[in-house]
Amino acid sequence: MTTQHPHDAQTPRTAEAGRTTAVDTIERELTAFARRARATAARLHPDLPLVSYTLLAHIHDQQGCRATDLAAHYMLDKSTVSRQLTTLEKLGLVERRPDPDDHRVQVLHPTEAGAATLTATHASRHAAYQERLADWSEDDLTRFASYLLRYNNSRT
Amino acid sequence: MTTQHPHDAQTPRTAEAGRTTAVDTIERELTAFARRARATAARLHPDLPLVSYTLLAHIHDQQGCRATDLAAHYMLDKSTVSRQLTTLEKLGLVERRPDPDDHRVQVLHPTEAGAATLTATHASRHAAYQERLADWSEDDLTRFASYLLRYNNSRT
DNA sequence: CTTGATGAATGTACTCTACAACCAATAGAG
DNA sequence: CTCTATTGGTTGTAGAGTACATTCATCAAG
Repeated sequence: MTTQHPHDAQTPRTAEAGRTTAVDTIERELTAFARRARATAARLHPDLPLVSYTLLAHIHDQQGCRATDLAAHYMLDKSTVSRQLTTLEKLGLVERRPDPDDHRVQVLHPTEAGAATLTATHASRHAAYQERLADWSEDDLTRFASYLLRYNNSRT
Repeated sequence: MTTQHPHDAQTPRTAEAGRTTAVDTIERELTAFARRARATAARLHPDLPLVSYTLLAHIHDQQGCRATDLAAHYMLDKSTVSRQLTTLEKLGLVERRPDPDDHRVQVLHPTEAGAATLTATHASRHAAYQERLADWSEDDLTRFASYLLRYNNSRT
């Protein structure tokens, strides 16, 4: 059902059809993945919701970041981030420290518990991914990773 | 950022490190994609929510499927599907027909309007993906598509 | 005809999200 | 320095999407 001659550049119509098929597949599979992601994440770590986990991870990586940075990076509304942070703070996973240079700003840091939770959650997530990708060759893993990077970075 | 310690042959550490890096990237990028998917979908077609679109598409492809089939396929609760179908029916996009052979069952079919909406939405989605992937070679598209298929099909 | 399984709907509650309105602090223009 | 616009953040409100538990109707089998 797919074209079998990827290197034959003589027929642009065939090439277009090939592109269309591939793009359709990418579209369908990415959509399917997105649909299932939340359920999968909930199964992997019922304790820490997906978004909270993600924000906590970012706070850990970019120690001292601000709520606005998180909102910009994840394309979320300020209010959403604010509430997520409230949750994380209530759980004792994140600290909001006032910035001495700018009293509007809250500098975010993971607490001890936050770092520990993050480590545990990341380990379990990583294990799940490892298992799922166990029979992939390293070359395939590397290529898949680079495609995903390229795709995500092509965001306008 | 890659490990600089080429271990001696005693342990398979080097190969493992490569795998770990790649798997980490895949994990991170897929997570990032999942988080943004909803917002992106909303931007692409504000009229038809992502989930409804997906269900409608499945109903169209598998004409005559039942709510239970949808729930199983998308790992959703029956109640969720039921409510989504209620929405789709209210919008006039889906018909629930009683099954003469089993009066518990409702057989699902897209309406004319449903099929039309689906066509339009699919076209706009496809165009968005085409644009975003415009500078990818066909080979890369094909490989990316096959990786996604492989990944999604490895679901346990 | 009971009993248990199955397809679906409903009650309830929670997460995630956006938009709008608001407050507090800063930065510039005069 | 004062007034205003901007920026960082919170809160009120609302809505989508989801799950779990319960209930209802129907079917299948003893």
